[in-house]
Formats: sequence, C-alpha cells, structure tokens
Amino acid sequence: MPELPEIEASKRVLAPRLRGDSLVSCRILSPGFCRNPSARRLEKLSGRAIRGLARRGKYLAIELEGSTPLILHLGMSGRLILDGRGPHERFEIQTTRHRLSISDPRRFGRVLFRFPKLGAEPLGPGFSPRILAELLRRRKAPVKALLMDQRLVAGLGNIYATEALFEAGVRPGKAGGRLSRAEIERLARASRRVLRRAVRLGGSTLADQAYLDPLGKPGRAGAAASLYGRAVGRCGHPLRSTRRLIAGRRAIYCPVCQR
DNA sequence: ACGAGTACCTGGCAGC
DNA sequence: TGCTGCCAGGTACTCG
Repeated sequence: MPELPEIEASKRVLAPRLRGDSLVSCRILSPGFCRNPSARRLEKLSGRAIRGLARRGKYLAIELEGSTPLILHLGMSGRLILDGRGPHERFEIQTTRHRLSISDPRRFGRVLFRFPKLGAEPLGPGFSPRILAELLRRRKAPVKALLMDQRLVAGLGNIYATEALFEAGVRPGKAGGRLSRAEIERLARASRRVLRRAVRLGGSTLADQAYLDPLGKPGRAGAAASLYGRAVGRCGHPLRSTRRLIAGRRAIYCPVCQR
C-alpha cells in the first residue's frame, strides 16, 4: 500500500536514473488497466525527454519536455520495477537506457495525464495546525476519514493515518470538528513526523503487502510502526479496532493512549 | 456541501 | 487436501 513515503522513496531512486533519458515507448500490458489514457495519447509521448520526476501526494509524475507529465498512481498493490521483471506487470515505459514497469496484482493503479484535485501537501511548507484546523472545522466525519481524504490532505493512507492518530493521542472515530486546538496541533505535528520518519527509512515494508523500491530493496519503516499490523501496540497496550467502519474499514487504535 | 456506502480487483487466509 | 468466501485497501462513483 504505497502512500506518500513509498512514492517519495521511489522517486528518489528513479529520478537520478531516468533524468535525461528519452521515452521510447509506453505500453499498457494489461487491457483495461489504464482507463483514461488512450494508446494513441501514449504513443505521442515517444521521443520526449524526461526532465525529472515529481511527487504530489501519492502520485508520481514523470515530467516531459513539451508535454503534460505522465502521472502514475500505484493504487494499493502497485510497485515500480526498474530494469527487472515482476508478476502482474500492467504498464511499461521503455526509455533510452531503462525499462520501468508497474507490477500491480490488484489493478487499482492508474496512469493519468493530470493530477486529480489534491489537498494540502503534509510535508510542504504550507501545512500547519492552522491549515489542518481549517480543514477539520465543523466536519462531522471521523477525523481518520478526513485525514485520508486526498482532497483535503494528500498522501496519508491507512498506515500513516493510523500512526499519526496514535502519536497524537486522538481516537480515529472522533468527529473532525470536535478536536480541540491542542489535539489539532498534535495531529499536524504527528502527521509530519510520521511521514518524515518513514521517508527517512525508505518506506514501509509490512507483512502482507511488502513495499519494495524500484530496485527491489525493501523499506525499513514497517518495523517502526507503533500500531499498524500489531495486536499489542508499541506502547504495550492491547489494541482495539472500531466496530463502526471508518472510510469503509475498521480502524485500529490504543484505547489507553488515544482519548 | 457533506457523509456514507459500494464497485472495482485479486491474493491470501480462515474455516469447513 | 481442497473448496468457499471473506477481507484488505485507494479512488471514484452514487445516493440521501
């Protein structure tokens, strides 16, 4: 489940290797994988030079000379593979020196020509307790659902939202608009801290959906998780999951540390 | 505008 | 052992 840190880690691996290359071809290997970009539109990219890579939320953009960027999203099970082969390859880019593919068993990944509407960049300079307070104001939805809503904050998914809420001591089911000033302050800081730490560790590698960077190297942030994938928290308390579904799934929390 | 629910998709695993 | 069926999860859609 690639979230912001995994995409950032992938970008850092790919950027120095792909910069300066030109696209030779883009191919959809699995029919129906990319809904929007027609094969024709992809063909038009051939020959264009890669200026660089950029990340926005969980989206990775390949910036091209004289064209809108080619944007990749890995869904929940996607992985980028540079100069290698993997199972379930859905999309492939051939450049002058490299081959980059998306391996995505569950086919939730996407290839786009422009970013969807995305909210605040949590590691960007604009993200502050004040901004977060603005986003949560008067909202009745559970704070975890709001945190994972990409139109509000771009980059947090289940793993890092779970971790950020734990570090902030806030229960996932609490209505966004009911967080105190102090809680919002802690949550904004915790979100940044959790993401920055994971970026530093090269992303999460968790038991069920191991993240591997484009060269096949695992990240080290999974072992650092306080709640995610555990029955007993790093805090030593047995964890609980909400009975109510939040954003369509149960949320894990520590009943002692999160109030 | 907001919040909830569901479809999409497939590997993995619990339960029989 | 082998089958069934449920679950995970990000996004986009619909519905109230």
